Amino acid sequence: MRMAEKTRVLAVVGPTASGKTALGVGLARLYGGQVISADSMQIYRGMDIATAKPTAGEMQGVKHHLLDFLDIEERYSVAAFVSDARKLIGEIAAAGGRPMVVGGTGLYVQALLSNMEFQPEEKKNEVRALLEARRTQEGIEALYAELCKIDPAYASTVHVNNEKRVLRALEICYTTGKTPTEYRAQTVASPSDYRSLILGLDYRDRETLYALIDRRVDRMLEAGLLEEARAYFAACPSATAAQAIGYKELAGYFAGTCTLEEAKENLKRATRRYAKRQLTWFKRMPDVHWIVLEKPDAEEARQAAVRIIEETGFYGAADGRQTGLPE
RNA sequence: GGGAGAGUUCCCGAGCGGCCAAAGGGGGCAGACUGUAAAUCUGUUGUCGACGACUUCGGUGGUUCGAAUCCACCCUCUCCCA
Repeated sequence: MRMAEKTRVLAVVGPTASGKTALGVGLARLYGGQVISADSMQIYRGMDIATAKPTAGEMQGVKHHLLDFLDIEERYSVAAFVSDARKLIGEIAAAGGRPMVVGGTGLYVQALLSNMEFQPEEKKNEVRALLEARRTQEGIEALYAELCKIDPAYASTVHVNNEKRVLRALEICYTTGKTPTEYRAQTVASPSDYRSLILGLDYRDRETLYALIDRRVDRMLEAGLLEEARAYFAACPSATAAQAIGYKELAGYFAGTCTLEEAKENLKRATRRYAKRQLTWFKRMPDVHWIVLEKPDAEEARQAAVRIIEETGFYGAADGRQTGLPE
């Protein structure tokens, strides 16, 4: 008998608007999968249009998880995601299903698949509040200097101007008693419980992707993005939700400082830049099998994915395709 | 018709004789990324056979050892008076 097999986790990554949702659904239907969304914004209720959250129609009956389950006021984090996703993967696999992680939040996917373990952090809120107060009083340079003393190796990888990173590094020191270097070594200490196959979706020419993004934004506006944005601003977005692309870019229009056309262009630009950052992330992520399309074509993408799955024997030789077919 | 002012590198915009391929911002491109990651940050951005060379600051011609910066004329635009 073989040793206990690692759970197989298929992942679909790629920049926004590249067609991840359709590919994920297509593969889930084919192989009997359930989708675990790895998207830091689609988790929120009420943020449907801006986040291009899959609709019931788009899901085609495939079960989706970690979508639409948090209020805008609530916060979320990688640690929470990894914990939630691990639980789901276990449940789905135990029930004989195939967990498929689909999403564009690179950090989430990587943390999950590389089996990062996040340590409990005591008094995190107090420490954070204190650090932020000190940032205002003493300036970021002083805090950075402090970090340099505590953990010069880690400090050398963080730029002074990157306040978030500097603060977080010190936060690690004061909540865990470990240096960031020690802390990080610990998070990836154990090998992953999963055997994963990562599919990356991209287009030969960047222009093609950008055109898709532009079109998507136009459709968002047509679908009522402005109304959704009003409701969003009326709520009290958490620090996490406040980062979403799709609302803040429209703020100028609501404030009357720019035209709707300008706001729309602003939104398109922000989305294009986001897509670039995603691409940068996924490109340096190891072991990604890239599916590079000439133009948007869900069928072609699916076939390419199937080819990769079969060639790698990820789901075993022949049984794969039968298991998941709906009756 | 008369008067005042402006034309700068992809855009806006500094520069007002050498330290200017030209500040700063925007945009573009590339990169980083372990608890807010759709965030945050960094680098780069005239051309080339590139620690040097070459071509740029509306056009042409001058002054000068040397000009984006000074002079002349021309072109375009803005504003004011008719």
